[in-house]
Amino acid sequence: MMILGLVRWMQPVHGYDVRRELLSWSADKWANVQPGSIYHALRKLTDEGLLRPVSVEQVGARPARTTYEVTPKGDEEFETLLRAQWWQLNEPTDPFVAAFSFLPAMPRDEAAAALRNRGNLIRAGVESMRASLDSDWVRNRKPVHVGWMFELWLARAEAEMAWCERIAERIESGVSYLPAGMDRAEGWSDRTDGAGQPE
Amino acid sequence: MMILGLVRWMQPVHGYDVRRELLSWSADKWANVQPGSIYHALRKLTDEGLLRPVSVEQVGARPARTTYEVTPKGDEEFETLLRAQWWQLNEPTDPFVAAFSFLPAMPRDEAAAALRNRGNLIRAGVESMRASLDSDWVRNRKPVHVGWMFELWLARAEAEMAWCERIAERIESGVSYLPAGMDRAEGWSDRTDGAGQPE
DNA sequence: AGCGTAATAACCAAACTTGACTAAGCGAGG
DNA sequence: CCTCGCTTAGTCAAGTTTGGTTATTACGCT
Repeated sequence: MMILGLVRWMQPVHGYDVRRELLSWSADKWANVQPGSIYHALRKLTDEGLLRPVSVEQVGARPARTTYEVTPKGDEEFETLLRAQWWQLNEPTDPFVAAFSFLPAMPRDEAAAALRNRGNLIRAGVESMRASLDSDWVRNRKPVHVGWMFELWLARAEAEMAWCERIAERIESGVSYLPAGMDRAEGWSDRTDGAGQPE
Repeated sequence: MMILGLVRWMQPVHGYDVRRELLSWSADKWANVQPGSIYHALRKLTDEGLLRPVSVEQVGARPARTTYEVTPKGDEEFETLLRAQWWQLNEPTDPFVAAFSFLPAMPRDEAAAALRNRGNLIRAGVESMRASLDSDWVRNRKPVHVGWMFELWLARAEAEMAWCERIAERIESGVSYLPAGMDRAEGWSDRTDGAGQPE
């Protein structure tokens, strides 16, 4: 729950403010927060006593907006949560890795092409990231550590691009997927050649 | 839904088999599948007509186990899903990045220490991964592409380790988090020195 | 032979996410 | 001056994930 952190940072805020801030960070991408989750999170945090509603304003006949602030308990909880993320290593699960584990189900040439394509997609992302890193807006108006986050992303991306190329070549080279000393005896066959869908 | 892929691979299977296979791959780690999700997924896939129950056996008075197989429609759907994952780039969201964005809320020395610690945790993971890569079991009994997945993991890990060290040094060096030309005027203060919890 | 512990096979309620939807004010263009 | 569309603020139902629980049988130890 990093919503708590945001609220803490912007002290008295209402839901829509949080939503806009997250959107402006395009945080729906790198955090796990879609607009719909925000209000639920705010209510839950309030129930747990980590947030406290401060006031309910109403402009005209629009929906009333509730403003929240963080309680001391919430402050403490946030420090705990933050530390948990900083000190523990929990890797996110990458859907591509799951898909890659089904490599033998893909024709070799398609697999290689897809990997090359993936490399290019990543490269494109890197370009646009670099561009926005060089832009004035980020350089002069955003905290420096935002740039550091980009660097992390960039380092990972470069590692992955190299991997894509490397593996694409290996796949094209036609090495068998099966371990040495094990003939094609189990599971679906190696779809090297134009075999139809196995069934 | 990569459950479908597994079922397709092991053809007629019942839920518990899938569960064991996933567990043996420690797939709860790199895929997005906890044991509890399996039965729900199987039922959902059946409702959608992608799977078909084949038989319901019962040994003694234990819970009946239902065996499934893949329908042609399921076959097709799997191919579609698989391609979607291979050709599209969708990056998982890393909770650490979210936490890192709150860097100014951490005392500098703790942040640096945590980063170094993170580097070491990753290094430890790399070691154990390398060890199991060199083991006979993986080298001779697992398809080659399992090793390739390890390589990807390894490349990412190395990139991240380097980043951790680099950033830890920068943090220790005491550079300001705020962009040039902007004094400490907004949000929580820079907790460089021994200030207590701001409140 | 008896008893405790582990394995087998599955279920379920609660929590969490998601993305579409409502409904009013504000501004700009015709 | 009117109306079309965008912004504001938040709701809601439907779908998913989680991880703890149940109930029976096999196994090992004394």
